[in-house]
Amino acid sequence: MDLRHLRYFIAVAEEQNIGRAATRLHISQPPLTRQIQQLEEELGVRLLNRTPRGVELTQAGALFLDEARNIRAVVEQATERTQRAGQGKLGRLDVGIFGTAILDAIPKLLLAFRRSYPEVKIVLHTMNKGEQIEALRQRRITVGFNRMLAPLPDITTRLVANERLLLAMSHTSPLAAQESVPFPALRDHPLVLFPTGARPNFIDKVMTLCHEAGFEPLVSQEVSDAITGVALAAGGFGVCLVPESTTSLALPGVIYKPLTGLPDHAQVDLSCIYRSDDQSPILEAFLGTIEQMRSTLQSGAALTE
Amino acid sequence: MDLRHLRYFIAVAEEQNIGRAATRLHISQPPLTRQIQQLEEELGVRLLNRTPRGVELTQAGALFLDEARNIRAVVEQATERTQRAGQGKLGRLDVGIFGTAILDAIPKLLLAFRRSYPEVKIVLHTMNKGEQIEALRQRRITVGFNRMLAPLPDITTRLVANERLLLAMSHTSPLAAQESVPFPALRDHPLVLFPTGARPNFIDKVMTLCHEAGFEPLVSQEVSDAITGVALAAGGFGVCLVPESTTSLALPGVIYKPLTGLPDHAQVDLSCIYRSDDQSPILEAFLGTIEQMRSTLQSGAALTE
DNA sequence: GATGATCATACTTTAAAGGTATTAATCGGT
DNA sequence: ACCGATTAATACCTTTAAAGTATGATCATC
Repeated sequence: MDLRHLRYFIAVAEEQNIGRAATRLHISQPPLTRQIQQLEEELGVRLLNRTPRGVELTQAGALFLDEARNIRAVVEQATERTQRAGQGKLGRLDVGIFGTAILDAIPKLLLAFRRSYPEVKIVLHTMNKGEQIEALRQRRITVGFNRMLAPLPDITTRLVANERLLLAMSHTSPLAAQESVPFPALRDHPLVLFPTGARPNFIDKVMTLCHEAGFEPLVSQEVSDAITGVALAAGGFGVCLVPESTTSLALPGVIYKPLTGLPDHAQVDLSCIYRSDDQSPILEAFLGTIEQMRSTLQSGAALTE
Repeated sequence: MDLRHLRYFIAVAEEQNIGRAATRLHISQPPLTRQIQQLEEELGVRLLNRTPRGVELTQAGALFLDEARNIRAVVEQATERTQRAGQGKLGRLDVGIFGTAILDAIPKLLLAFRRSYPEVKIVLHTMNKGEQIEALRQRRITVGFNRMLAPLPDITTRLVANERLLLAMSHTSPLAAQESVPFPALRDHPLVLFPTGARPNFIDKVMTLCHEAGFEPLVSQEVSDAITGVALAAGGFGVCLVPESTTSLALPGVIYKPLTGLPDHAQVDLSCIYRSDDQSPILEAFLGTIEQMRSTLQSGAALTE
């Protein structure tokens, strides 16, 4: 049996007349007669009673007509859904994010994407840099978000946002009186550094900046993540360099100050990563959304709302 | 798109390999490749990613696989239901019955049919003889039940049961003392006759029997149906000839007596009628059930349970 | 870099759907 | 009661499309 048989049978049943149905189907009458006979033979069921002025459905034929219309509808819906999936409008997007950096830019981006593609289910997975790479390769996620990524041949990196560095400290810190802090002034202050994850990491970056400014930092403590770092800074362990978006973390007793005298490359990136050979339309759609959000997500803008 | 495309796609998706799927489908690999390409082209959607060691589903492909399996199941179910309908096992049987004669034999028959064909919905329509003929011609019913039918060219009649005649009377009637009543004795007793419907009817039959026995009956009253006739007999209007199954009507004060001295053709028939050109499998099935019940439904047996 | 596996392409064969002409059956109208 | 119109069925031919065979292109693995 074939969808053609169903289409033909529906026409015949609706016209109650094989000749008219043939006209409607843009074929001639004899092949239609044969197709219907074939259908009946294959089912082993008499679907039509032939009369001198047309045909009429048997009881089985009437039931089959219902079934045929239902099948037609199911097929149409399947086609339509598949096409939407093929256009990236329907499906699922697994996103790898890392704990504390998922502030500001990423929610904005995901919200914009969800507005444009409401039928794509976004599934978030919290994982660190190495886990994201691994998950991308195993197709467990389609995109990841991270900072300071070393280039890899099979993973494409795309900058989403750049953020300035700020200094987090306790409100009792001697630096708290100033409106802004010149970077070289940090030479005399113990630093809380994070994260202690896979290299290259933010600690490496801070160390490099200090060396470029001509001093060896006083390392008070190295911790695993931003929350811990800011918490220790608030507790007076030292000052802590953080990306601007971290200011969303309003821990009690902590204040943030801008830094002066930093080079341009002192900004810290937030990047999106995905498999270089991934051609899925949902990824295309997501990258398109990033492109549209480009200006909104760049440095500074991240704090405007 | 074609059911073949779906079958092929399911095989390819399950094997993750076009060559193996082709083997499973008993075709060679190139036409399978082409059919899949055709399917993708028609949908406008990439369903598979080709790799050097086979194929893997895209997200749209995975969705389409689900849809395809669903369509396959729907088609299978439609086929199966249609076939059952074609065998008379699924569907509906509209039956015309007439009020008071629907005693004993017809319920037994319908119960037996329902046991054999539980998925056929039996719909009962109460209508008299003329209405049944009309309804048969208009296909509003498939079978009717009635008595004393004149033969018609487009309607086939089939005897279902024969019943003896009994005499209904008040327990105060002078005939009530006897164990049985010789038919000619009715010459001296007023008769209640029924029904006053389309000819030929039961009244005609009783008149004929009386004439054959050599007397003109004393007609006390003609009424429209058996219940009324038996009720009048119970009230002393006279005696009333009834088919044996009417004894199911146990009205207060009424007693039934057998008759002697009646010819064989004095039995009254219960017949099933249907359109002579009706070939519906459900009708076939119903007639088959009547055939099986033949012995059970014949005269006498109607009162044994 | 050779080998084996896999999908894609080119070309031929085969099967099946579609077309034309005609027949058979039935109904309505004269 | 016959004739024409209408309808489905059949016979035969044409065209389309699916399946087969042979071969090429690509990539992973040893």
